[in-house]
Amino acid sequence: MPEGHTIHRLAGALDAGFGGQRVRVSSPQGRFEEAAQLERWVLARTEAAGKHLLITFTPDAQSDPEGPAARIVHVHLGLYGSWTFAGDPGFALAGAIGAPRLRVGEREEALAGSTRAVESSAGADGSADEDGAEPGWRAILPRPTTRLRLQGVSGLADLTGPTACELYDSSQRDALLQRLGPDPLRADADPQRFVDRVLGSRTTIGALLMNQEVIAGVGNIYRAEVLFRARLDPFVPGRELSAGIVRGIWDDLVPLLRYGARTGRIVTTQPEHRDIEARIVERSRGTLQNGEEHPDAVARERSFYVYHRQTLPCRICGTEIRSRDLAARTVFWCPRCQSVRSRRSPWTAQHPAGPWADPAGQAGDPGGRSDTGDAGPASAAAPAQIA
DNA sequence: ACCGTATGTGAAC
DNA sequence: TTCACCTACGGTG
Repeated sequence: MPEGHTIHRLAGALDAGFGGQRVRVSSPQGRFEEAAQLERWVLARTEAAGKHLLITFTPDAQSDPEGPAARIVHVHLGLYGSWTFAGDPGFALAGAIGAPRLRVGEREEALAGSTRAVESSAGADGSADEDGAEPGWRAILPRPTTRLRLQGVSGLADLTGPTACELYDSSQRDALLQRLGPDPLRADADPQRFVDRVLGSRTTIGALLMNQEVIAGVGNIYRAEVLFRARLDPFVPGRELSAGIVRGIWDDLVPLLRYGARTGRIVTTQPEHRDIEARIVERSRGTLQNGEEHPDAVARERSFYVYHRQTLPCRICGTEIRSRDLAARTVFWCPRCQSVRSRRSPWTAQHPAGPWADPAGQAGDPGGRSDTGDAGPASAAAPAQIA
């Protein structure tokens, strides 16, 4: 159940695992029959735009990914879609924190601990090339529901349950990018487009944040959480907000989403607002790198201020968190902290360098890519500064 | 076995 | 505003 951070993370994982490679492309389930057209094409690059994933294939390594021969697979995970990775140790998520994982998108579990990964009896299934090299991994059997399988020399990725998995041409890609609002995780994002849309709308800020034409990539968790961090009532119409408040929401989302893309999990609570135990790393499932925070360091139940915390006391004031339908989804908020009366400048305005800053060398725009690439565990090192 | 739920979207009413 | 859709999993019977 992904928001935009997951899709950027996936884009990085697919590029790391298959980028530049000739790959096997199939639809074990049969519901994406166009997969056959791409069999043994080259996965040129993967791009995330909001919650949309665009995987560009070319017939050979020399072809221009922007050229007319390129084909694009458009994937939207919807509520249920997920990718499952299997392959060499660290495959696709090499450089990620902790152990290699399965099931990016909906849930992640340790590769070694998976009991669902049925190994094929023929180890040669893992071979994607014809050079006779023995793969160091074994292909798992696809579930019957696997819509799309990508298989390279060092691993595979299975897609199940997507809302969309279809072939796009470049004009369809352009139309999609045109339709979407700015994505805080993309280098080409224009925050002013978001600010202008919000300030010009009578719709509530809580609904606007869920509208992908207003801002791309925010989902139900980030909506609730960023509004709490701004101490903003979800039901305030956009036009009643100041430009500074709206820009502050954007500026807060950037490091929050980057953190999510980098670690694979959403954490929005300030350390001082978590319970004391939360600062203790209960257990370690891998070697920490460069003193980086282990993703398990913040237990899920301490990661949010309001999401799914209805009836629980607010972490700040103790008032009972409320929930209510807004824009077809349930919004969660603290009626006291997020009342109009207590509205103030967002948290980032006071603390420009929060704990969500990327550790040095961990993330940044590797250049040449249209997305920020911070999802990419294997993305090039470049210091990413928070404005 | 069945039910409810889930970080989503878009078409139909 | 309601509904259908794509899937997996935990709880309940």
